[in-house]
Amino acid sequence: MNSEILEKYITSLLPMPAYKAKLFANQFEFLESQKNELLLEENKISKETHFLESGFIRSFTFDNNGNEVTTNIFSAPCFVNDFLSFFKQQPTKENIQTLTNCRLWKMSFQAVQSNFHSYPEFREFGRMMLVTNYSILQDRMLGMIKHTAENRYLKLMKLHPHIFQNVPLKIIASYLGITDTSLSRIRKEISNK
Amino acid sequence: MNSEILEKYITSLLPMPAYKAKLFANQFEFLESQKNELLLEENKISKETHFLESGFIRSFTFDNNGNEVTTNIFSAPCFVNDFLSFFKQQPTKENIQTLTNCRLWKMSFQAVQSNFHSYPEFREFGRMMLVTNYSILQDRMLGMIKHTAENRYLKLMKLHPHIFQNVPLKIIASYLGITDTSLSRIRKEISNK
DNA sequence: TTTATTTCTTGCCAAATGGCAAGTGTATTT
DNA sequence: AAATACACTTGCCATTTGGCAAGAAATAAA
Repeated sequence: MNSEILEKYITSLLPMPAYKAKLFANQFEFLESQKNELLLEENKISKETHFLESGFIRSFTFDNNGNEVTTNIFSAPCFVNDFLSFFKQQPTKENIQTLTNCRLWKMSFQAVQSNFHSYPEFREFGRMMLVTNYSILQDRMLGMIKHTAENRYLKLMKLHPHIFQNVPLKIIASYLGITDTSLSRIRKEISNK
Repeated sequence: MNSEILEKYITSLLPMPAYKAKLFANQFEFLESQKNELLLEENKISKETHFLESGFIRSFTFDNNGNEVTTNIFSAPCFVNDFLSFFKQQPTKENIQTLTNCRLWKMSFQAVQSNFHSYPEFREFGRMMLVTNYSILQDRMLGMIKHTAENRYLKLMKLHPHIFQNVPLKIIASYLGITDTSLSRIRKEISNK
């Protein structure tokens, strides 16, 4: 199995010699996942970290009326995790579900801990992954405060255009913090310009 | 200087023997800060991590019209950081400003790195701090998607009532993602019930 | 192909929130 | 005390977004 994409991703988070990135990448196990599989289920404990090589994944939970709320959309290449459940080994509040067929790499919690212990670069890489994801979430939060739904839509369109060919609009709408009805109108508005 | 609160906070993030928490706490340097001081300024690099023992702090940036946007409000006890700027040692996009007089503890980036290298527990503690803050931000994001402004207000009121005695409403409004005008109306609505 | 199922759009109206400006109140400074 | 700055509220109206239901379009299943 060719782990080149994973290696490149690791190096992009923390520059390191190619052999080292390969060493780390080789400790991940490859898996393929069909559309609509659950990688993590509410109330269970996240036992492994996932790297998404290709495909789309979302995390979701439910609001007080029992409606699904999409909390995140993951667009390859990236890591897909519930950090709280994984690092604290406690039950998650979210569901993580593939939206398309996916190519994935996983590593168990034990293996991660062991690598943290053995390799300073692996620790540093793990920290960079956390910091990067924190920063992405922060940007998204800032967008929620200072942009309209239309601007958030346009921004997502620009940053991750492929999502729109692979993810239903109702899921994208929920991720953007609006209803599918409103998203439909926003798209109409834009196409009228 | 008594670092008991810091020690307790460290232990709450990662259970450890008291002597170890004390060892780590002792490596922080105490400082007092007056109201309205800037701990970090846009485009500068965050050189130290801060623990807020008492007082209130906010982070803010500007929207496209040059208006301030409050991105976060920190209510003691907690850590106050721009993780991206601190851990990557790159220029920040935010300003961090005290809203009241504050009691603080700081540690330089070099000291943090050195402690990460020397103490597995310190690394673990650092990771827990990141994970915890990520999770808090995630909850806030979820709230933006699934709650109305009124519900977000009530939730903040319940979780951090002291903020309302110490932070101007216009700053709280911005943090909640609404205008001060709307917040004023929401408060009126609630008091009418 | 036909039938179901899901997704997306649209019309109607209600509710939530924003923009602006004026007015009131409350600190702070001089 | 007077003057100044800042924080908060309110009225008026515009804009954004939501809720519901019906229908159209696309997709999946039989």
